Amino acid sequence: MKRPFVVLAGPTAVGKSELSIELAKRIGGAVISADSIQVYKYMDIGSAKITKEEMQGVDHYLVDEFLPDEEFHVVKFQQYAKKYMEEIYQKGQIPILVGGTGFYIQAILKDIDFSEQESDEAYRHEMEKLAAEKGAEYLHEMLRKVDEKSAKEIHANNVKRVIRALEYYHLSGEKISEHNEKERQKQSPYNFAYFVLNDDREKIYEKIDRRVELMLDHGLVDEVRHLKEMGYGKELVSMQGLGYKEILSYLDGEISYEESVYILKRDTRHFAKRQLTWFKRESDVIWVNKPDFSYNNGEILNFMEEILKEKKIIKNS
RNA sequence: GCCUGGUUAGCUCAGUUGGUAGAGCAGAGGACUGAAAAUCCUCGUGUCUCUGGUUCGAUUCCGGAACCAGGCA
Repeated sequence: MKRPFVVLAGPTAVGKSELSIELAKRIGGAVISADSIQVYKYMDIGSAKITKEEMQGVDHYLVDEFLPDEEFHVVKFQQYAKKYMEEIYQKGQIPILVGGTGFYIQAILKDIDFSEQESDEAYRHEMEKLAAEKGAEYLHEMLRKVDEKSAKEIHANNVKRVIRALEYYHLSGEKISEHNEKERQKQSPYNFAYFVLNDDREKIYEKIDRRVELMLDHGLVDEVRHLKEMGYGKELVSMQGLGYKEILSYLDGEISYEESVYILKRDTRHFAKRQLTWFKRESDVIWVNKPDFSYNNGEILNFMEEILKEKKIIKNS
């Protein structure tokens, strides 16, 4: 019997956190955050991290757990999330994966296999240097020689991904395209429901603009300044997060305050769009459009509960 | 009131030696398997302000009007 598992995803600022608390309380769940920035300590305002009070006693995992300069990525996310899921099952609760990082969600849902090899920092740096010196095409050509399928699928300009494909081959002697092919066919080991909360595009964009203003009112600039004073700079993955890299550019005098705010809003909108593109592509997604429920969370929860019962993820009582 | 410059895509602007036009941004769509809030790809028809004239043909040249800047009174 597959174990029960709930996913609540959606673009930034639709209202996932709020809904997740009510859902968790209704079904006896605990929340695991699928968010690549909320995992970091000291990054509260910019990541729109849920507060202790807002949690209302619902257990949360992978929120506020790592330092901004600690390494964090899908693989680590997967390891931790799986560990926490065990704990949650032990307590007799249902894990609810909540967040907007589709890649992280997929890693758990499909239990993608990342474990085969370590990463090789030195090789990666070497490739980055090569790309900088000889150009993206050169690297892409290298990839074509060892893994033609990947070369076809990955655009030459997408250096990051070209390097990863090369690295994979370098480490394992196998083609990443073949590995991906295999993983893609996997079935989920869970009895799951994958909800994607959505709203009219216009509404989402308005909410994003408003939320950025709110973050600024709540002291985003001070938060970033503080991080900077602690020695966390833009070379960190964590500081590439929305709200951090833009304000950092402002603090470093590269752009004006107005510019940084404009860029932050704009890039957050772009981000929301990318998230939606990801979810659209995922199979087995249950779309929950807020306008269809007149923006009433109670109705949304009833709907979700119905589905969870149908799928026998929760008991029919 | 006079002089000068401007009026072209949602915005900022380029351009057409007269044959109805194109960039950046915005916006839209897509990809994504160890940086994913990252990274990358694709998509441009709009009364060329209005109105007379010249012309086979005007957004482009000429006249007039309106509006917006700046300057002089």
